[in-house]
Amino acid sequence: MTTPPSPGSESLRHLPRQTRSQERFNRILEAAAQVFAEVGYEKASTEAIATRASTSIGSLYRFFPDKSAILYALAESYAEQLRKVLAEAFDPALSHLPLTQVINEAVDDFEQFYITQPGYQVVFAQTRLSPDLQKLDKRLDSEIALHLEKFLAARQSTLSPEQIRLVALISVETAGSLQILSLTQTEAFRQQVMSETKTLLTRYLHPLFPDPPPKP
Amino acid sequence: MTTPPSPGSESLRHLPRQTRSQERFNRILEAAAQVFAEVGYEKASTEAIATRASTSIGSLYRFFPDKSAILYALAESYAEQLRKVLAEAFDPALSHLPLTQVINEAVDDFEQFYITQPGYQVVFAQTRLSPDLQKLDKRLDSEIALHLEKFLAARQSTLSPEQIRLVALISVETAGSLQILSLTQTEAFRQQVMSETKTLLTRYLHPLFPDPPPKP
DNA sequence: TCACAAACATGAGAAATCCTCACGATCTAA
DNA sequence: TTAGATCGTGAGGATTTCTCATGTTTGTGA
Repeated sequence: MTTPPSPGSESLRHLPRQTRSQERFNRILEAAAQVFAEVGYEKASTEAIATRASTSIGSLYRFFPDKSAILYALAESYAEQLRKVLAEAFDPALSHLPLTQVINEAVDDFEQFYITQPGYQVVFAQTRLSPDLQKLDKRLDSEIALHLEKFLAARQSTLSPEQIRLVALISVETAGSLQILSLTQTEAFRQQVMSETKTLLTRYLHPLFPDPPPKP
Repeated sequence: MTTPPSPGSESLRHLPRQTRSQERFNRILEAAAQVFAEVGYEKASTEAIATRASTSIGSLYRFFPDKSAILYALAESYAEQLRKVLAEAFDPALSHLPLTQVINEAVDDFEQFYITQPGYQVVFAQTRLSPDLQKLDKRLDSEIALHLEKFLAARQSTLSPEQIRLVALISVETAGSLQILSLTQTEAFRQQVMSETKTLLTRYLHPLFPDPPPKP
């Protein structure tokens, strides 16, 4: 949210150079996250976002070429955070731990991120809005899968690198969709689904990546 | 597509009574499916849909209270078809077959539906557009899960009915999301993902629902 | 067959929304 | 301090969703 605009981004019309407009830019992003979370992407008017950010519609369009670019910038920010969280969870240095334990903790971290970032759900619910957003989402999944891949590769396995890559991608995708499912109902339901997610992933992965023997 | 408007639908402004307007209604739905598939929901203008259906914008709004109601009506039609397909795949009369076989065939049927109905992907990509659509999607998943539930319950298992329900829902959700993943890249990738989906589901379900002994 | 009412079809235009741009304000470097 | 670059503004142009007054078509009872 308070992340400065990433230099390589193609989605911004104009990078703010003065600190004044840097702050304005951040205010717009924060306001957009709020308004999107409150009324959804479709019903969030650019006027409302600008007003919430205490600025004018013209300033908003100074930074963003169109409405969907605001969503994209938000998505980039969330993606970066989530990538960091799961890179730690799948640190290959942890590969001596039991697989179940690592899975459980990764799923918990994932869940925690979803819960603490209310805007994330809205942004990624709109994933299929534009090809750009689709690509961003796909890239995020694939990057998370890459971390899992490296973690899994650090274990002895008969699988080829390509097979490991596929298995990692499937695991990430599955965990993600079950995460979303878990948020649709009551708290009790959520806990059941998360617990079942861990079971499912363990049953899927364990036959392929047996736990290493305890250190001598 | 050629389905008559379901009598219980809340999303229609006006049910057509004369056959003339019945046909017009169907033409609008077909046109909408085409235009949505071509340019996506957002960029599909109601004007373009009406023109494609060889009618006027007024006629369109005679039937549908707003643009999203068209999407909803389409979604209802697809949901009905998909429900039917999977009800057959999980016919409890098949519960004497090996679990793997039934899973494989259900996944194949699911895939076939996705591939043969180009509009389906677009419609359900917009699932989070409105609360109504979200509910419809959730209900569909839950109904498919109910079929699977009945199928699984016909096998001996130590699980409680509630546990079976949860397991069924998780399975359906997982298969659905992996289905979508499978369609994002090449044909070879799709086949790998579908094959892995079957493996994952089998590993998850088999410990809970062992195959029945062969008939004496 | 004809007259009448109910159902239906139409498209101009109201309302809402996205986005532009000309102008004025502010900042920075020399 | 001042010239030039950067920035902020909001009226209004362009587009899209949706309404409704008006005219047309259809079914029915005499």
